[in-house]
Amino acid sequence: MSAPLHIHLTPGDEAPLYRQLVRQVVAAIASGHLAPGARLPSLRELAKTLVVAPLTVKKAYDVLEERDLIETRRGQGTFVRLDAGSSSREATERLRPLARRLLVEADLANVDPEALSLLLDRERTRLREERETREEAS
Amino acid sequence: MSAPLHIHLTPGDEAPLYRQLVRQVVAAIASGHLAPGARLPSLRELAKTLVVAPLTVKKAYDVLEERDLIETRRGQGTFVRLDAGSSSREATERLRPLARRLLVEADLANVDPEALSLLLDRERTRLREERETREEAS
DNA sequence: CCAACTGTTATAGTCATCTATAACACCGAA
DNA sequence: TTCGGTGTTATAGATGACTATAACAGTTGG
Repeated sequence: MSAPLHIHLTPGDEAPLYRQLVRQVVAAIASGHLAPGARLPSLRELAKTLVVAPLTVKKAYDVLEERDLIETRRGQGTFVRLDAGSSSREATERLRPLARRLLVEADLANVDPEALSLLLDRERTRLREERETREEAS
Repeated sequence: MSAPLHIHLTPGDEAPLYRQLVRQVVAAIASGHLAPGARLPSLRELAKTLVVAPLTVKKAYDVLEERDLIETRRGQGTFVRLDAGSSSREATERLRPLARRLLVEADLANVDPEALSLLLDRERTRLREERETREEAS
């Protein structure tokens, strides 16, 4: 068995399907919705749910494994690593370019540092609410 | 004549060339390095400098024009719009998904909200320093 | 007019992405 | 062992993104 993983993909989006999937699984892990040790849906199962080819799912899982977030066991399934998120060095490196882009776009929109801080707080709250909503649904 | 536009592209990067170019021009506009009304390098001139095809530069300029940041005049050149950055609605919309990604990655790396705030401050300072360094060089 | 600049467009080749199909290898339970 | 699940790999094809080349069209100044 495996967690239901409320994921929604948008074909034809700017980001390819497998990258959308990567981001949403990362979000699920970060939010605790996918706990360390949890089993992810199998390639074929998730592929059927999302109506994509199994290879597309595998490609996403490959990226996640490359980031040391998950671990695959042939014949058993795919699991969230127990130390997922502990290798903060790699994840922190991911933060800087994102932060830069955010700062540049904020500057362009004449958004003050304080206003940006408020926006982040608001978005943080929204993320928490979404998580709680999902937990109620389950 | 046109501003020198210190830009560096990385072929083979995850982001295609024309998008890298878009980001860096946006940064130049946001930082004031490219003032409203300023003329951007011509397609062929910038293409020659960056060692890419003129069409690649045009594609980047197309995106920037779509975002109402620049304006092209056939036979004359490409210019930063006088009201660049004033349509903050569009730019603010760009902020939210970026903020979400940052928050998710921060959460994954066990980065507190306060630590994230500090990181943003640091990066803001770094951006300012880079801008000043460029101004000295010119 | 004409020459030298500007942006624009058409064409074509390369590559990433996604899909579909199939075969293979491993694990655990009946 | 056998069966049904798991991940893995190889192949091939369609589509679209990306880039390069070249020809086209407007603008300016001599």
